[in-house]
Amino acid sequence: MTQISLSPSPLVRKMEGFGSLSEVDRSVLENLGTSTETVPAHSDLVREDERPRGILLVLEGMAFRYKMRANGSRQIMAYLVPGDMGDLDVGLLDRMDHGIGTFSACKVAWIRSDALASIRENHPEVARAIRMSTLVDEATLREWLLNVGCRVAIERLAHLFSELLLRLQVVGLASENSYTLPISQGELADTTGMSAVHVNRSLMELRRRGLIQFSGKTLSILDVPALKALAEFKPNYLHLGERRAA
Amino acid sequence: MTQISLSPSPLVRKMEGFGSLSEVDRSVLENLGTSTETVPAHSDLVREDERPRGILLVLEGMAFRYKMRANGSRQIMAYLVPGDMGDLDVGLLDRMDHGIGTFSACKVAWIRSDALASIRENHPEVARAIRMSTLVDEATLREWLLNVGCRVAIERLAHLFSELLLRLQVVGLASENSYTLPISQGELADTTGMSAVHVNRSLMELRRRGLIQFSGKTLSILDVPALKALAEFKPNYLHLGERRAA
DNA sequence: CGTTGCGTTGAGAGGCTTCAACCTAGGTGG
DNA sequence: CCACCTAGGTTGAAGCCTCTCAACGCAACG
Repeated sequence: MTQISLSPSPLVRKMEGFGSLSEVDRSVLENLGTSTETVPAHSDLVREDERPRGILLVLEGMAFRYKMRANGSRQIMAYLVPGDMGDLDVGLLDRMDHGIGTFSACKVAWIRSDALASIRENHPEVARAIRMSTLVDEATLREWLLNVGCRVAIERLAHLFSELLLRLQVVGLASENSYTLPISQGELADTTGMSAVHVNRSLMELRRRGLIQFSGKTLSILDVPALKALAEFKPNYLHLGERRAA
Repeated sequence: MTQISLSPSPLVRKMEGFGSLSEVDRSVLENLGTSTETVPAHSDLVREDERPRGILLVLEGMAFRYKMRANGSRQIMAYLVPGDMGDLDVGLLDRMDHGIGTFSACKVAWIRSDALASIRENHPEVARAIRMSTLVDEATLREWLLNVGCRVAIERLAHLFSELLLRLQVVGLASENSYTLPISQGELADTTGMSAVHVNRSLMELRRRGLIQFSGKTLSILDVPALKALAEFKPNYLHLGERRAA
């Protein structure tokens, strides 16, 4: 029995940006998130050095990939928002080389690799969209490296906020200029390669300039064009709405 | 006519680390690099915003992925050494979101996507190894993000040098403790997110500590364990010699 | 009502950057 | 064959961005 919801799930919304899907395609995607699991905030979905257990799909909440150093410092290397998946081929690996943790409580599904194999065979358009989203994940990682390597503190935050605005809009979780960001300043620090104190000061500078408002867990961008300009945000790497001619 | 060389190519050496290949498998890989092209140093193999032209395979020389900022600063996001390939599914994209340039003169091949499709069908073990090497590329990118986000200058360089030692040893291009590194200090700066001046000072500090010798284009690591310790180098993300039980 | 996590603020220190000059080596042209 | 030229390496000095340490306030929670 295929499940068809009236409002499409984040996964479907995202994948539809990467190709035109049939009704069947959409229901295939909806059913990937059938057997779910709910995980509290600030817990580990996957630990480093563990054996991979399947392909993660985030349905609700916000999670992140990370790595720890021996001295206790942490680098967050990706945000996983609803509709985002882990690596398709992660089963090929013996051990995880990084962990995945939750910012907020998350509803997730573990996709079995035979389910994916069946998609590859029977639903090529879905498989194509999934491969494309993997490319985007990698491109995002490259952009994050540029962010930490080339931009100063205030620009890093501006870029992160601009990227999340777009990504969350795609899956229907952001309004025109605001979204829920269940993340502490310390976590922003581990994301952007700076100290928590300096994140605080940079956030205040963004507020002082009238660019954002960030109280509680809601981020409102008061001047979207200005924030994007400050970040020098060029969204091409997200490859939104691209449908290759060939 | 399949070509079988006595000493395996870097590509074969690398892929053999990811699974046991048959004689046929090896010759399939060797033949991927059949129609080659030679490109001078300091030129572009691929430019940002260009349409992708195929899957790049580096046979000789050293290349890099990069992105530019409007102010002229550059972030290098990956090194491509012999045996490294570009993204398999890059053909799905409309436009490149980054460029690829050469450090030194390079011999490269452009793999057509139908050649890969044929591999996927007829040589599953090869396809598996290639997918695994893609996973490693992504893991390396994550490690680079940690490098720039968490480590201080001298550690960043130590980590980069340690990683390259291992990667070049795998493809038979490094001795136990040295290899050819055709890279200027300015390029190291764009790699590690620091200024060229500070790269210079950090290199001198590494020399002063008796850890490296870097004259001309040859890098010699005088104390490999010490350099790895300084970098806190944990090579698990390269997934060398892993062969998944299943 | 104490505890705890998180945001805020101050002060001092240090890593890194920028600007600038100088040097060396390798390549080019006269 | 040598003068010139250019790219890259080296060095000094000044300053700023960011870090660390530390204290304090506040709200949520048991």
